[in-house]
Amino acid sequence: MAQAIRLHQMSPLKASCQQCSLSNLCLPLAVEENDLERLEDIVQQGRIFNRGEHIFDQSTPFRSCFAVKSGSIKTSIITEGGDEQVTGFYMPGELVGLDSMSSEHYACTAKALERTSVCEFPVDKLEELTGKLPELQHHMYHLMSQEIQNSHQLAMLLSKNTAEERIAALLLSLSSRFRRRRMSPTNFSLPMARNDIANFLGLAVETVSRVFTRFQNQGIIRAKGREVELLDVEALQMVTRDFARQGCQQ
Amino acid sequence: MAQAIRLHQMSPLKASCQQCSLSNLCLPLAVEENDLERLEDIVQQGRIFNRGEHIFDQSTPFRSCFAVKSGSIKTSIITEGGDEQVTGFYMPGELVGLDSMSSEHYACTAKALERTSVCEFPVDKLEELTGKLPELQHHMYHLMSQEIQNSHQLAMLLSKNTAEERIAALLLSLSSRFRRRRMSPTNFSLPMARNDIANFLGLAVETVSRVFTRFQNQGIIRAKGREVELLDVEALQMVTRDFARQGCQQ
DNA sequence: ACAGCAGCCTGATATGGATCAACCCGGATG
DNA sequence: CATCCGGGTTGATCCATATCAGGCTGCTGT
Repeated sequence: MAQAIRLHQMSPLKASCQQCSLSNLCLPLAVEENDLERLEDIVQQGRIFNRGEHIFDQSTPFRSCFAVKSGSIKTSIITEGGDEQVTGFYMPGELVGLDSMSSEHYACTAKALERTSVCEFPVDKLEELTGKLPELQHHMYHLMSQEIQNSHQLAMLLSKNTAEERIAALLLSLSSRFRRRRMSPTNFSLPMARNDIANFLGLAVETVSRVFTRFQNQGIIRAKGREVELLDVEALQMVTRDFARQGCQQ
Repeated sequence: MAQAIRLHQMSPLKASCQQCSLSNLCLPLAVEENDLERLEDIVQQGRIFNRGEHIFDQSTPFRSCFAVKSGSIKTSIITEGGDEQVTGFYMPGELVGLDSMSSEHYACTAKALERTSVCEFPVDKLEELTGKLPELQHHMYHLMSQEIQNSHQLAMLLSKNTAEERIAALLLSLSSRFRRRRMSPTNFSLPMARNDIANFLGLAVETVSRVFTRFQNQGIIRAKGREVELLDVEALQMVTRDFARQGCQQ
């Protein structure tokens, strides 16, 4: 019976959050073993996007949030003038679309940076479910709040920090997100182009390039194209903190 | 009976959201007439803070969100180094603390910019209630999402716009928030010091000062200390949009 | 009435990063 | 195999805004 229901309302791509290696990062994190099935019932799993394809853009009516399953996504706001501001990069286990929950249409454009698969959470069903599962509701608040904090952090970086500090901060953020996924935190390949980094951090591409080579010359990193190796994490942390130090040091 | 319960669990400051002039901006917006009472039951109303007093800071354990009832609040993140980054200004009807819902302690410090009264929403009770009132839950998601968007907007302003554009945008934002409260959108007094504006917009105080006088010389505004009059709103809008124009114009 | 001080304004100078211009590399394309 | 093209790097120059320095105004407390 339950079988039959699922079959007719869902695509053949029935989700199995239980077996997903990311369940400890993603929404399932919040729910009890026996409630997991209810989450699975509303999730549509396994849509694949090729590099450069849009998951949604600012003209798409807002219906769903998306969890990255593999690959990576860049979100950006495109102004009327065609100007772009990259607002975030999303890696496996992270949830995209939370900024749109107050709008008819998505508040940003989401683009796959590489071949990427996502799980789709229709918000009407999600809201219904969070109404029933307090843990899940709590987790949603948690995630959204986190998103606000991230964005404040970005604003801070943009308004107070030098080019070097911004890039160091980005590298460290990526590093810790790779670690979370049990991948090497010192040896990874950037999913995004220099251009996107520049845009995200409010810099010119040329500046990003220069800082990369400067860091390389100082022996802090090794970088060849998108391949990056963090040779001296401590030094990177110093860079990001130095600006904070000056304030109180004397 | 209901009376008795309320009496023992609440301070004498029983909220009356029904009579609040801000109920059409604040959380009550979301709930039905007959559910309003349940919201009132959890709200603690009428705490007053004098200019400069902290509503909370980053060492305060996170318990509650606060709605501004009168006055205004500035939130900022203070780094270990003592550096401050102003993350927002909150006026009557707006909710403070959403960025902290993922933390043990508040993610920022909230300070009254003038004599300010707030309504307090303990989050444990609030979450419980939103679990029962889908409309209220939806409204919470809405508010948090809005907060993310605002912050992205700020990031955009900080990374792409000139000093003039940033200040024009702030003035317009304040203007529309005064209008929402049915106050003059062209003739108001800034609740915050130049210093806070500068910090918020990632500028030096001197630059803010200069832009104010420049705008004044161009006949766009009239400003004397914190008293501001917007003489030419169109012109201000032009300033904020100009940068977007260039992108597509040719 | 006075000193002290915070907030604000103005001018002169310095600078980090944008901008402009050129070149290089590697992979796709015919 | 030659060509092309997007992405990345490097160098030279310029500019918006920070920074430094000084002065003004209007409180606040004595």
